[in-house]
Amino acid sequence: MSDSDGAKSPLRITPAFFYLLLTLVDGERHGYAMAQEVRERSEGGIKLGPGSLYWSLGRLAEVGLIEEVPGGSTLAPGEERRRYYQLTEPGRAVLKREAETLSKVVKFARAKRVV
Amino acid sequence: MSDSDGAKSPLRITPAFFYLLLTLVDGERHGYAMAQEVRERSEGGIKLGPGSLYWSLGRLAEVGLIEEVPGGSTLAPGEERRRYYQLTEPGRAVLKREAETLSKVVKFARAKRVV
DNA sequence: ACGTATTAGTACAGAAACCGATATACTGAT
DNA sequence: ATCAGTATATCGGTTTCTGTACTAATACGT
Repeated sequence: MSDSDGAKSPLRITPAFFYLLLTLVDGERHGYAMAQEVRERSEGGIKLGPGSLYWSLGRLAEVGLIEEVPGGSTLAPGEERRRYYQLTEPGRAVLKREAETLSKVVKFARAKRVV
Repeated sequence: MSDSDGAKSPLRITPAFFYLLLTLVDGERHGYAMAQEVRERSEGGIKLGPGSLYWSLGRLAEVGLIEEVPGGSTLAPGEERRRYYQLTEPGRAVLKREAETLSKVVKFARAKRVV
């Protein structure tokens, strides 16, 4: 019947989205740093320009998979323009489920000698 | 040296495209069957209605990642309206590259202990 | 002090991707 | 003969995503 997990997410989880979510499992981060980590960990495979990056963050926040961490006034002088994000519970759940699906897909791809 | 895999493609490999290509690793298949397999393999994450399905197939064929298998006249009476597709060499290369990207992201996910 | 690079984010236009509705036609079951 | 499922196709509109340009502050060398 209805969704077993609360997150109503008609959101196509592209590799870019997935990587972005993954950068938040260790804790909060700001957008620019997330993009850098994605670039490093994907070994150049995924490059997020500002357009894609901030639109993606907005979208992820909109569907409730991530949320902005409040506390702009407590930041050091040089950091107040940064916007920090963290995973929500639904975000963590979606991440886990998607990781499992992708894991199976990769396994399948290996079995078929695609990779 | 130009592209090693000829495909001149301003084509974003979305999850839908990837799953469609993946259904062809075993050999040829027709559109409707591909859509069903995509639905199963993505565990419901991706549902292709006719609009998305046939537009996607057209697009993939257009950029040369798949091609229609000729032989309409040799099909059994009930099957002649089906259109079969198979991977091209560039298509296989793209599939491989994309599978490698996914493989990396799964590896990253394991490193972060989400799966 | 000055110019440049890096950091960090915003705004926007336009292309690509996607979806639902609608249509056609054949097959098999009731 | 009617209905559900298979199979393909097109059209219109919406959403998604990317690139480019822009602002602005800090860091660094000279």
